Amino acid sequence: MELARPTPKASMSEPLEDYLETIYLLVQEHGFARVKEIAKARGVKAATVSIALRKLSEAGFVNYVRREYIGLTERGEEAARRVLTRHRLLTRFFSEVLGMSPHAASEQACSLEHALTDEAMDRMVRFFEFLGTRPSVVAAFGQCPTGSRPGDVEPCGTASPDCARCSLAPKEKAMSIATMKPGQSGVVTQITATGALRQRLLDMGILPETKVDVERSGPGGHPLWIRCQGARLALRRAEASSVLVRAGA
Amino acid sequence: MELARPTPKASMSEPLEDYLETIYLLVQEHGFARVKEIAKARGVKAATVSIALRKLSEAGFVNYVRREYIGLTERGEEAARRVLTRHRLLTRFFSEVLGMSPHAASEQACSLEHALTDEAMDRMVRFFEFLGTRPSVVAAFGQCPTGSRPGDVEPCGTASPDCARCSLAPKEKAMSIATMKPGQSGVVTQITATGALRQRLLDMGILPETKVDVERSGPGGHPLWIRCQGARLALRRAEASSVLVRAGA
DNA sequence: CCGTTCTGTTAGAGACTTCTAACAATGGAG
DNA sequence: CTCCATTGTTAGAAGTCTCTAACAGAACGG
Repeated sequence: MELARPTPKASMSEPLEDYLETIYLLVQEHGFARVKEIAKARGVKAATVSIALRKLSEAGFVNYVRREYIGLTERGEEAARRVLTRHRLLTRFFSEVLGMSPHAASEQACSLEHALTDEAMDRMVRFFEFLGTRPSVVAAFGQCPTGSRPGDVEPCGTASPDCARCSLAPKEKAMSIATMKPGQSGVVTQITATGALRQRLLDMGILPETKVDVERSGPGGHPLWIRCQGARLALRRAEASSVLVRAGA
Repeated sequence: MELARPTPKASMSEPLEDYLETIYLLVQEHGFARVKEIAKARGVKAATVSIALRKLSEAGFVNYVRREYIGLTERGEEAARRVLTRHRLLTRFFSEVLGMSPHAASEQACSLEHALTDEAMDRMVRFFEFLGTRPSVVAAFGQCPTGSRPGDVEPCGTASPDCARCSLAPKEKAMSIATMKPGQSGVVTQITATGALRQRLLDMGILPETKVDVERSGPGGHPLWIRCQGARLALRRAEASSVLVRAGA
């Protein structure tokens, strides 16, 4: 597998974009921004902000007279809005679609906002437009009659077909890796494990729609050896039985 | 609006993670990795790789004897797989769900993979599991009878209810910002513009489900002033008429 | 008016990644 | 075996962002 590397782009550095974003929000909130507040909002020292402001000012993003109030230029506002819009879009994706808490969603968005390309953003917006015409989709993945959050882990037990967790409840005849024989292969459909166990399986590369081949099936407590994405992995029985598969290529 | 900043994490730097990922793939492909190949794959000079290898070796991620073949330790493999899995998951999201080309999706994934939290990844996987049980959803957003790609811009004209672009075609009675009177407000449902015009509107913060207030409606060629997300924006008529809204809070 | 306190700036340093240029080791070809 | 080409390493420098420590300017109370 070749990794496609991002083509280098001549734009602003991430920290500087963060300063613009912060200033934009402070100005919106208080009408002005001050070094101390920017520092507090970004979690850095005032000295660092001072230096950043000089750079932003030289680059024409900030109107900045030493020791006076700080404002954004036209260009600065545009750049800030650009980043902030990405922030909001990503936040909404992680909270409204995936069901993360607003705070966690915003943190996650903060880490990703600088790198979201125009195209990806365009298509995400289109996806939101689409979901707007299909409210049942988000509802199905998301709200459950019990009121628990989208993507939550435990089945809610209402057995509603509108509830993702119910419709995701393992089918009676679902096969897990644990029941596969050496030489067999399957395609992952669901990982039923939760918590650290789930995370471990995911980190190993066991994702929905990936192919797994069983190489050696240890009896009893022995580990099960599988191949997945070209890697050879050892699974314990508890892990293996939480990976559901369907027969497949 | 408060921006939630990511809590600082004590893990590896992004460039070092990239080296691990690259080495992992090279080892999988050729059975070994060499400085020159790593440098080529990452687009840096050999000298830089040499220094990175020393660090990775000291940190216990790489088995590395000067001028000998390079391999990953157990820890190194785990870390590499962790990143690579995120890469693959994000790539699939951007290509399979949003319809980007595999190459663009992989590039985008590369920029985001290091910052995806465990929780977000967990929920994205859950979302994939869910979509696996609802193939019609992705199909509806994605494949169209004409075979054009998901998220594509032009309506395909088949008027199939299974085609997102058809079902997204502006309803007869859809209202655009351009027809709103000063004082009215609405909630954005769709941006019909394409290309640079669309990108401009998005970057200004005009996203689906955001509220817009019309402040001054210029006659004829004059700009229309709106408020959106706390910002005061001027739209030309062509821009305004491509933002569809529904009456709303 | 003077001193204290708050705010912002500068200087100097460290961590990180990358580069170029020069050097060292390895491996074949003759 | 020797020479040359390839491959990898080191030294030195630049650019980024950050910090601490020391300083300067402003504001306010007494």
